Amino acid sequence: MPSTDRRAWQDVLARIEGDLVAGTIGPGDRLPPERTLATELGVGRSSVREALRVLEVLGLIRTQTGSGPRAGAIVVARPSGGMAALMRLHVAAGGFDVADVVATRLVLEAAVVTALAESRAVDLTAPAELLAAMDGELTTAEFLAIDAAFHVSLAAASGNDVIAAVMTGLRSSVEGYVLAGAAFVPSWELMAQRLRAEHRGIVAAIASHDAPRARTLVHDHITGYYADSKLAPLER
Amino acid sequence: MPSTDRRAWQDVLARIEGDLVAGTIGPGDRLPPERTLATELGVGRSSVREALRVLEVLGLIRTQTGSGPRAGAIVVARPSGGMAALMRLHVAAGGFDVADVVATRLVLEAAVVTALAESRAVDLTAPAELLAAMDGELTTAEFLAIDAAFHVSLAAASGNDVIAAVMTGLRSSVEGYVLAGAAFVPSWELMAQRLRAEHRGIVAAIASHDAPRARTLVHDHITGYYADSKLAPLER
DNA sequence: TGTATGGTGTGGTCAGACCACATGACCGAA
DNA sequence: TTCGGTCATGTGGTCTGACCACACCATACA
Repeated sequence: MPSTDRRAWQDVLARIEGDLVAGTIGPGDRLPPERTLATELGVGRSSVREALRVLEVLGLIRTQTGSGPRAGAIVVARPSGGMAALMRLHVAAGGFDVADVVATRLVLEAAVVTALAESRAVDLTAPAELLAAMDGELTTAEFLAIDAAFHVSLAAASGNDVIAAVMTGLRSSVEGYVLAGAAFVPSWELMAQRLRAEHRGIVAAIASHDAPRARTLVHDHITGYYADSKLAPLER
Repeated sequence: MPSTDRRAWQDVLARIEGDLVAGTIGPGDRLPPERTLATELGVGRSSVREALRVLEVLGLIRTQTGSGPRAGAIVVARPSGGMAALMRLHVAAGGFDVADVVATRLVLEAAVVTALAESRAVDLTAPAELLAAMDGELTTAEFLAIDAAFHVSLAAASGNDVIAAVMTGLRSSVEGYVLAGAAFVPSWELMAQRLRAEHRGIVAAIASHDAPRARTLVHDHITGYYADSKLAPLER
């Protein structure tokens, strides 16, 4: 008999979290079928499904219809999606201020480039590829999407998955505002050119292990765009 | 007719997110009853419930049984709970490394005390009260809970809700490890005394607007505890 | 040997039913 | 009039049962 005071779906969540902590299940493993979990825990299948839905949005599992080894609920542990959903909704609801999001990005991004510049040998292949991709002919939305991926790839290169996930969430949460802000830029072509040059400057500073310079560049890069796209003057 | 390719609960989520972005609903407002949403969107009530469950875990809404103005699903926009659940589960699943969590904490915490020390006038009432509360006779778990609250209160005092929420999540995600690590400390009474003194030192450095000193102290404070509680030597 | 074909197990969804609970209106007694 | 109890109502919480779509896999057949 599960607990009586907690709600049924929380029992399911607790059970799965317990299995994760105990190591009984981990990334790549399949969760028991919904019907099995329901009977095992003495709850209805709908309650199981509510818990699985939560895990899916948090990026913990992925579900797949059909049968066979690839079907069912599989633990994937991809935090970025959950972080993005969480932050996007809280910005939408007004619980998060866009200015705070940008401020947090500044802090994390500065820490990332500092770590990269001070590290002996880092793999900047992914950021370099994204830089190259940004040279092509792109719409504003496409350009900004690769831009976001570039910054996330820097965080990923630093080896800190937590910062990378948070960065993904931060960027995704203000994606709409960033895109809308692009309309305020007098000449997008010029702006894109400037952003490309700034990106290259940041990568160069990292490669030459000049941490202070990398910090300055990344700071100016971010504040510069937000200022020009009229996103800075928000409340607060 | 909602979309056909998306899953039903995603339609519900999209509808509510749209209302949030449009400003139709905001913190304090009530969502339509589940049955109403179901018929309006042409989905079953269970699909609506799956979406609401997600929003609840993310800290966007709170649900209440009964009738009257306080019943139903109410937008609350409290990101901390969602952040805590997200990070806790991802640490449990192995997607987040404890070392990365600690590293991220170091970055954010340093940024927080820097901002506080450089700010003209900050309200440190809440941190001070928690400091006082930490002087009482407490179990290890109680002490650590107030300790966590102290650090979050610093972030809150800096005025950045995003950092405060992330900090809550980071701390909560390793709560179990921190508590387990306390067992490795030779004399907890001594450790508690040291932590108290370090906290007071950090607050003093902030009050005297000595940002570099505050940074150093907070860095040593965190790394010191993790080293002594044998949490530092993890994989990576 | 290769190819249909159908069984089977899985998630996705819905409809309906019932419960617990908080509110508020109504009604009756003091 | 006022106070107190009682009941209708509306809400979320849960379960059951049913059906569909889909992917796999074993079997039978050509």
